[in-house]
Amino acid sequence: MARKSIPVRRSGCPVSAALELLGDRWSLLLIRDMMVRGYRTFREFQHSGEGIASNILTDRLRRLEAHGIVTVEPAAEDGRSIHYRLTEKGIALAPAMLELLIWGAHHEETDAPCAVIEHMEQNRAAVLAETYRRWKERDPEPILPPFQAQAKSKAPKGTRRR
Amino acid sequence: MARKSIPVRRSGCPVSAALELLGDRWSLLLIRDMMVRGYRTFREFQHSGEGIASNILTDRLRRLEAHGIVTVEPAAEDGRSIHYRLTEKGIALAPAMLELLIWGAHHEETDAPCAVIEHMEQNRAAVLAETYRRWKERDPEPILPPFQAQAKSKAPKGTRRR
DNA sequence: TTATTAGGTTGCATTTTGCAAGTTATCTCG
DNA sequence: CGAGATAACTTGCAAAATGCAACCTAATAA
Repeated sequence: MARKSIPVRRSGCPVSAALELLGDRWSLLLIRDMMVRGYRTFREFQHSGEGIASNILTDRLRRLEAHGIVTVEPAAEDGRSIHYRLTEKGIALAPAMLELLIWGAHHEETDAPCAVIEHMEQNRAAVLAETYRRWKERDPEPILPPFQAQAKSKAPKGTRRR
Repeated sequence: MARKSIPVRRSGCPVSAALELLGDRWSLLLIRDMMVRGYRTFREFQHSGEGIASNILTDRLRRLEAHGIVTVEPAAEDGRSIHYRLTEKGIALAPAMLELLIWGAHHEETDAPCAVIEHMEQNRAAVLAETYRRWKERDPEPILPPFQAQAKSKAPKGTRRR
């Protein structure tokens, strides 16, 4: 399951390069969790609504770490826990994330309230500045709540207790 | 290989919704080809540098069509050929694509010239307007050339003639 | 009319994902 | 202090997605 070495680059295109790191169903979701929800622990990611399996979660966190998008440090207050945090490179994905969010809200059916989306569209710079500020100050306050979804999401997969 | 039906939505989050359509290694690359390079045919996608297999290409084009991101029409000038084209929903991904491109250029090693990237960063609106104009007028002139890559790319996979 | 080209399909091997259960090292509470 | 909980994994196995090479059909070109 572990990622071996650096796979070959497919082309010199920046979009292609970005997709080699982020082009799967989970990576950007984890980045979203850290960026807009202030999540930091394995547990939080696991329960964040879409139901990622724990082995995949481990793999993705390692991979993001290997690519310098995430850093890992033991939690000060609990020796069992580990804090994952975006690096500068990771938080720099905020503009792309914001555009993706706006696109999704416009073109797919989601639980995002129109008013919220509209506000973000009209205040892109301010939203990004606030996102960056929270990252910098390690302020875990979510930019956005998890849009309803939480309520009707199924239990997370990949770890059932006996 | 064919996509059966609409899979269940994982959550009400717009980012999640977007990633359900685009969260794989190829879809956004095809969209890039159509959006910034003006590619329209199966062949062009197949030779676009990253080496997608023909069965996967078929699958992804169908999938994008099923999600209303791409339309399909027979080419007027050649009965064998088919033109794939972004829909309004598809071209609306331009801002996200641009941000991803800028991020990739800054944070990964690519063949994109700094000057070009810098220009795009400082003229986002103009670049987007031009992208949209070309789409609307069906102007196939590429916004950006394929950044070197073409030269050293391997031959496409998945179709070898006897 | 024969060869070539566009856009596929098919079969099979490899890789990646998903699922459930097990493991280890901390905590927390009585 | 000892008996659970908890956090973060790991493991084994099955299922799905991907990659590869070859083959196919319709339309065009020489």
